[in-house]
Amino acid sequence: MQLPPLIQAFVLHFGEMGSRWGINRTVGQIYALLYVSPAPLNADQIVEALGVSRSNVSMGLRELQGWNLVRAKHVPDDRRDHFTTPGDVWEILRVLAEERKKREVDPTLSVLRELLMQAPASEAERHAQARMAEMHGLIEQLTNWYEDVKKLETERLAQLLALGSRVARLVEATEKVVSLGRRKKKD
Amino acid sequence: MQLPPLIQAFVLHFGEMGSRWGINRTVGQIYALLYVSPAPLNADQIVEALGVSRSNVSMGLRELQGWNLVRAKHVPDDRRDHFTTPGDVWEILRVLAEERKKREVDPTLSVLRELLMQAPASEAERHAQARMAEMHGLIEQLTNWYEDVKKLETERLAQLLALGSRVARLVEATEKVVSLGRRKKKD
DNA sequence: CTGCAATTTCAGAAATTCCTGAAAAGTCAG
DNA sequence: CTGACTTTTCAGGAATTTCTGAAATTGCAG
Repeated sequence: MQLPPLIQAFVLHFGEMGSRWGINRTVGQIYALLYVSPAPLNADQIVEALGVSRSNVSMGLRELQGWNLVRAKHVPDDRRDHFTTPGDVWEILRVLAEERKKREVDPTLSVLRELLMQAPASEAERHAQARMAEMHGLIEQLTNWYEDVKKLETERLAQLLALGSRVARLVEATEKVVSLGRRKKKD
Repeated sequence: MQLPPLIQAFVLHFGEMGSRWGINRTVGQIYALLYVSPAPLNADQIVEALGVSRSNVSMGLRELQGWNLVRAKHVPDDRRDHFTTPGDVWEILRVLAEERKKREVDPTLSVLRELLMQAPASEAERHAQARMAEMHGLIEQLTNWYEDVKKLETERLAQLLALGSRVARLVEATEKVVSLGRRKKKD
């Protein structure tokens, strides 16, 4: 791997992080490399940059495309495929959230739902179901929130982020106004 | 593993999910088992329930305690340690968020900051730094939001979740009121 | 078609991670 | 202290994952 030191450090870090959560080192490195690359790269350029085998790069690119984190792009007058990452970091965040939900959250929700349908055959199972119901409820609240919030345009989402917990005060204040309003009407 | 089928299915699912993100099968299973258990379990009970070695359970419990996902509890008249998970699912969510941030986000932020300090030695490095800056900015916005929001009590947090994207409308409305207010004052 | 360049597949080698049993270390009642 | 009970450590075997090179497949220009 003979990359500029700055880029090399970035790529290596992503390799390590990758293996910390489920995805393998090479895949992390390919992603990092494409992320900082000013132009789409073809597979051989990646092989060269990372010093891994051609077939490994092929598999890694496949996986990244499956995650929608990398796209193939055709360069005129070149038969080889070239690859990029989406440019906008907010877009990347959305894709990541969506894919992780699909792979991690949805299957869990569906297992929980299925187990909650069954009739418990003992006190132990009854208690376990109650706990599963709690977990199911929390996950459902979170995913509902996510499904709702992901519709917002980036602009507005960023605004909300910037507000942080001050949103809570705002909501509180509004509630007061509303409830005062109600009280007035009732009086 | 001779567990009631409902509990067994739950435990097995968590074993699988565990290996999907970084943590190994046994650790996932131990966690799931403790999560649905009505009372704290000692190590031998876990061995029995999961059919893995005593030492494996010991290592798994250690890891889970490192994640603050499992606590040792002393039962009177019993020398053996007994283990539980925190009961409140919101509490569990907070712990998980905190630990994942510590292990995944913070190290990445610190690498990015370090790389952004360096003077780029080429056009490629300059471009790479610009991309890293974008990533850094996004992660910082998200963590600031998180640091802020995590201070809220569970009650209030749940309220916000329930509002979902309607919060955006609320914010928008408030902004209008405020800007109208300002205009009035200026007039 | 044909031939060549590019890509993918896949069997097995290499690397890594996980798990176990045996031994060591820790803990506490008597 | 001692001895029984409990937990932890850790070397190395088992299982899994990752990676590679060779072969197969695909795609396309001529």
